[in-house]
Amino acid sequence: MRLAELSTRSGVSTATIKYYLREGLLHPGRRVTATQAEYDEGHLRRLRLVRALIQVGRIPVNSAREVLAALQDEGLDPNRRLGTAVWALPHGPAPDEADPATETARQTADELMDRLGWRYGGPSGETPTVPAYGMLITAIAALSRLGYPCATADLEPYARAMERIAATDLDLVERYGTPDEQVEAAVALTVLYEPVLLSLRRLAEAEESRRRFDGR
Amino acid sequence: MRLAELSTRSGVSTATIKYYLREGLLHPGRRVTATQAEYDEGHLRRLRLVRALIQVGRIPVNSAREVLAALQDEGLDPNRRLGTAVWALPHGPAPDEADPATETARQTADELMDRLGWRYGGPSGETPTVPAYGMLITAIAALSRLGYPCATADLEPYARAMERIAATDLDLVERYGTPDEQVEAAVALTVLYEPVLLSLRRLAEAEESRRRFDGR
DNA sequence: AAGCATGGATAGTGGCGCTATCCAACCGAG
DNA sequence: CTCGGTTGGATAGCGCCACTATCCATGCTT
Repeated sequence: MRLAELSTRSGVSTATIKYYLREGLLHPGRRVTATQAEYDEGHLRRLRLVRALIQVGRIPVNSAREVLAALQDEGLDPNRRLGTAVWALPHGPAPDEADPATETARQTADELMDRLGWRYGGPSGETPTVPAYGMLITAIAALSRLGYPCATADLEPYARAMERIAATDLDLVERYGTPDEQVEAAVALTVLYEPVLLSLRRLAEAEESRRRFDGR
Repeated sequence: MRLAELSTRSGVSTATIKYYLREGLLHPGRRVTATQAEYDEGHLRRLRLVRALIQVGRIPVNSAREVLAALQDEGLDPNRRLGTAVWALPHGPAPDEADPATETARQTADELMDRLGWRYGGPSGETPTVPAYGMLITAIAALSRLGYPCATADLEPYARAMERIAATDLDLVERYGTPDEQVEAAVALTVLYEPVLLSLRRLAEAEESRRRFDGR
């Protein structure tokens, strides 16, 4: 398959494909002459993944490159690959340590982690802190700066719901046989289900609000 | 309060505040002389909301202006204000109707809406379709284009979890007494809980994955 | 009266995700 | 074998966005 065919079959312009090649999001094709290369189904699949990450998952090109690099780093075992890939996903600005709201947000988050028995956040010793923990602190601090309550008890129902969702996520991932497929599926499903979740939440809010206020 | 104080108390540079004033995200201060204006606590609070929407919620400035305009449109009743504000939130690219995956995605989504008894998506007659429905279609289509399963049955657990979350959201909103406060709270909580949810999901995934694969 | 701060206007910056143009090499129809 | 059209590679440019820097007349402060 040549560039033009890759372009028509993926719906991505040749200029953009060249850009992705330059940026290392897509492997160069198999060189067949000095000025021509051959692409295969793997390139097509990869291109679709890139588009999905960038357009649906809104992941910056630089992060996408790191995520994809981790996904296929043959030197790492699958667990590390997944960890590296998820680590490379964008996770917003780091908490502003100068802001006192950050400190109380951290306490709230730690208490929540403790109550749930989660071990990837907070200061609880041997397990590493993942970037999502920083995201959580930043978001809680922003809420409390605005005067919205965000106590541990307020967050717990959300965390419980996410526990169920994470279990569903992993059930989906386990459908895949090989570790390679599982790692790619884990990343793709983590990223691509985010808009699904957010849109379902907005639909559910509209529905719940209709139910509660329909009479009025 | 003058510009400089508004700046120090909010942590936003005077240049950026002027930019927000220009863009209509912040009302002009009360003019006190030809070249000086006075700002109050309302400006400070509004400025914090703007920063939260833009930095935490990652909402583009243009959308934020529309959202804020809807929030304080005195000509509308609170329900309409909320609807307009949520409508103005960014909701990604519209589904690509040229893509056959969009058609099957729509069927899946409609079946889901039907099974859940939700009435703001799909073709089900009198209720309007909300933008979140388009977000959902786009995301499902992207997943299936990548070969990831996204049947109604796969989505249902996510939708059920979001039903619970929406109920929790509305419980939080109902803590506020006046309709004005409720409308602002609804928008702020919808937007600012998104990073909370996403980071909790990633933490829950890490935790669940540790539980499942710790032995290995 | 001196000197710095204020608010308003305007132009500029840096990053990002492409996109347009050019070019030599190449392929395939006639 | 020629010649129009295509290919991959390099480079520069574009449009958008969220600021940011500079300038200026005014005016408050001391």
